[in-house]
Amino acid sequence: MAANRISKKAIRRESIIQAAIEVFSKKGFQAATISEIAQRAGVAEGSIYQYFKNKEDLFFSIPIEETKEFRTQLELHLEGIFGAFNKIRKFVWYFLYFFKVNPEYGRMLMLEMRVSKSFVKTDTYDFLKKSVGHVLEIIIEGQEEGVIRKDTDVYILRHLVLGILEHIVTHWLLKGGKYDLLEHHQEVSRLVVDALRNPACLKDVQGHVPERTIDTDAID
Amino acid sequence: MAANRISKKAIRRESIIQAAIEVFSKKGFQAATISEIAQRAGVAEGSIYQYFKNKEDLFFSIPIEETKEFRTQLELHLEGIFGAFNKIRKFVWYFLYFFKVNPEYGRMLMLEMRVSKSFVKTDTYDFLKKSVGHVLEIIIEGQEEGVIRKDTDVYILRHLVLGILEHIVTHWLLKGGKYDLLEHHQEVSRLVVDALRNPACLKDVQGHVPERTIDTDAID
DNA sequence: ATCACAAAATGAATTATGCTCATTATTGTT
DNA sequence: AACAATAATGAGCATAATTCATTTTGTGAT
Repeated sequence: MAANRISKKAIRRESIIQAAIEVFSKKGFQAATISEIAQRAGVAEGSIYQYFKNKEDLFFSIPIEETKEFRTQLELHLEGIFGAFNKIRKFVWYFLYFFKVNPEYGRMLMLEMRVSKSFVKTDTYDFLKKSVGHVLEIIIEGQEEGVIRKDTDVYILRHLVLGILEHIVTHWLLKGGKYDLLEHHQEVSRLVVDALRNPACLKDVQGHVPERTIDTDAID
Repeated sequence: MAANRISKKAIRRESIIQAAIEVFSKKGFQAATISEIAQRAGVAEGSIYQYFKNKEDLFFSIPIEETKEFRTQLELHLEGIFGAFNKIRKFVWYFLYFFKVNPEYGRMLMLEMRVSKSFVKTDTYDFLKKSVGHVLEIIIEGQEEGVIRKDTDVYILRHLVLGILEHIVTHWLLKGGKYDLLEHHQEVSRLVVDALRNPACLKDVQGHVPERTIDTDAID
């Protein structure tokens, strides 16, 4: 049967990826060797090149499954939540939760891939961007609801949300995961929501534009 | 004279670093070769190892000077500015301006070094952290002034400021510097300042806590 | 100026590792 | 069983970082 062949191939490929995850996440891209990955996977060095173009291709193939997982779980977690801000809060929580639970994946993705010019050209990156880019839709939804500010470019709002989250996760990873990543998630949510909030909402409720500057806070 | 010797060494070291900047920023860490760096610097391959422990050590030695420049210029730009928010605005502008003017440095620092576990152990990283960490002082100053919120951990506030800025710069670098990095600096400043602003300030001015939620924005 | 010594520079040799490819083994089909 | 197609193998190649024995250069004393 041809199907048998195919599934055997798939299994072998999977075992190489598993070995690669172990070795790459322990040693990093540079220090990891094909030889060690092959050994762990129980295949010859040469065999790896039957499944992957080269070392980088193997490395970049790792996140696909986990990224799919990130996306489907995220959608599940957002299911049944109404209101842009409630979704943002959940997104913040889920983002931190996901990396708390998958730190090796985080290490590879945040510290090595996200930042590589060749990774950016990858299909995986596209997929990842779409998954994480879900915030953009939430932001636009919030603008339509009228709760999220329209005076700022949506992409900048997205930079704010992803920027603070990625910075927090990166910092946590570089510190070797010493503290609880979810520790401050409520503070982070509140901060992000406050930042995105349409200042005009305050006006509407109170009937006038709130005074927002004090002495030392004039631009010139 | 021994002094003569020493300065000659320093000059040679400098010329190696200059060559390294050219080659690393053109090719990235991985693809750059010691051989090419040596050629450009006009020294033998072996000589490089008289000045630097290895390729990575050479790479990490690059940012020291430029980071010093970042720091002294930043202090100059902040000179004479009063009020935490005005300082934050200037910081936002300067951060973006610096990387707009030094994109090769940005590429190496943001995309290759910042993210390396071994770089984090470096003296250069300490120095860099202190320079950028200047925001922390500004944030604390703002809290003492009463304009910056005290309900959120200062480190999270710093994550917000550095997170959005680094995210913007990283995005810009990965897009190959196609657009003007300073384009949205005012929007970014406003957003950041609004996020940091003490919500109680609004209360003080208006005599009551502003109603900040509408139907769809309840937590439960 | 010459010599002795130390410091620095050199590049050929070593080593490590990603990757290729000719060969061998396995699987599926008739 | 014979054949063909597909997959696995690992020795060998190429590249590039690093080492080290040797040579060159600089310094101070005679």
